[in-house]
Amino acid sequence: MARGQPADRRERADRILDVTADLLLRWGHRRVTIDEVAGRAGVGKGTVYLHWSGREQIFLAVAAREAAGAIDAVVAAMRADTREVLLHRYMRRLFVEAMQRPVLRAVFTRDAETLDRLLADPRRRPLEGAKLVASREYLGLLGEHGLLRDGLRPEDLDYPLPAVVYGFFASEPLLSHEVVLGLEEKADHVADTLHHAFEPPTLPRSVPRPVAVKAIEIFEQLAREFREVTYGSAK
Amino acid sequence: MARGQPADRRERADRILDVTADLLLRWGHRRVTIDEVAGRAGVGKGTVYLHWSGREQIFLAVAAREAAGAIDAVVAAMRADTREVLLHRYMRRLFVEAMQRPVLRAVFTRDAETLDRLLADPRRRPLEGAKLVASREYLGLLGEHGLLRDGLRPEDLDYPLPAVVYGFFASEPLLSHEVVLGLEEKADHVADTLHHAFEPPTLPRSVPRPVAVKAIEIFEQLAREFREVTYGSAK
DNA sequence: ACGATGACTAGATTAGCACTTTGGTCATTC
DNA sequence: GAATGACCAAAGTGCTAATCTAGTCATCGT
Repeated sequence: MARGQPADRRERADRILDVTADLLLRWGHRRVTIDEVAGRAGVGKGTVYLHWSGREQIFLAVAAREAAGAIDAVVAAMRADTREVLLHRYMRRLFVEAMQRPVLRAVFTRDAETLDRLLADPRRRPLEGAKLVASREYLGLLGEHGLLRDGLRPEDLDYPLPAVVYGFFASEPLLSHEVVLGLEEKADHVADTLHHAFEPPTLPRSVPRPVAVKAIEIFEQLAREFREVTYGSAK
Repeated sequence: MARGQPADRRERADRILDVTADLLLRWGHRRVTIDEVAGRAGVGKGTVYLHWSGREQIFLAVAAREAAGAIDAVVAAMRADTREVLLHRYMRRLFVEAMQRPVLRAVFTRDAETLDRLLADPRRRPLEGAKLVASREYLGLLGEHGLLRDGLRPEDLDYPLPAVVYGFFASEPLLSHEVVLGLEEKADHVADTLHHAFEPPTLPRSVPRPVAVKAIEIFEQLAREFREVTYGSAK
């Protein structure tokens, strides 16, 4: 049945992604078939291919949608409090937001059972560290306004920042059962560690509005890119 | 042929471990058979089982031997310069030493191709972060002598320290090809990050001999434990 | 006229089975 | 009594047939 309402398309895409995310988490990457997804989403299999060009792309879209959502939360927080653009605050919130989203969490903790291929795919990179953790523009902005330690240049963070952040994410499944910390406590450690490692000892009481606005623009652009991956029409 | 010379046993164990390490790196975990190892080491298969109780234990012994060697290097450095017991210096050296030892490197970077099972084995834990990175005694010693930041208690490092260190090790295979750093440069980042994250801004010009001696004892004990795993007789 | 569909096909995956390899043991040897 | 390698159960491998699934596209319904 053809309807073609312009906004229905987005709604349908979301329905398909909802189903995919659900099955992905319950059954794992390998057991999810397009037929099953299409059936549960109430559409024909061919319809799925009207949205994405292949199986991989669908899983990627699920992850990208969650990433966009996480960035939305980051942006909202930055709007509410300009200090949220500070490196340690940003990463703290990203950590919390990412860990609360099952698929993103699986991506970051490298849960092979549920994500398998997605982790091996080179196109996964845009999801991971690179952009999210160390966007050059964002770090440049911090540097320009004295929000990085010493004369620490943004590019000096290229290696250590993603390494440290990755450490907090990926060490999750390895945590000794003696260490039982809640998400917020872990996030505090992330913030504390990053603050001391990469920021000046004393930070300004508040971040100038224009700086925050610039940061927000950077992350909104990033969210837009993720949504393109999410809903970008098939080939 | 029975000889039973007391020291021959150790020599034979090393010969077997040498062969195992070689094959492990060249063929990967899966293709290495006990028969092949025994043959190349010039002993009967049964003899291998006089040293270790099973296949897994042999691979574990290979890794444990390298770990002991790395700790030896750490201890030697501490003897030569007491400042080497400082957290950032210790982890810097451990990073370098571990990365230079192929099997240890594979353990830390989670190279599944060559180590596979070893990584899934719960008994792998003693090899990993836990003991090497955050020995309670060592951290306690640092705390007692004001070598940890602020009023940072040793147990406060239980979570973030291994996470950060793990990050530097495990992010290795993910490094963007744009970031090309030598081992020493990476190690400098490790040291710099850990210094700022967990140590006081200004560190003493030298570490008192007795403190260094105590630290050395701790690491010598650790090396001893690794050697027990390495050469400990079969069940 | 065109978005939506599901029957269809090629290629991948799995099941079943004979055959081979290998971890681990232990009676025998030196 | 330390060292060995023939031995056995169990796991693994290769092969074929049968099944399943990603992706396509002619057809359908509106």
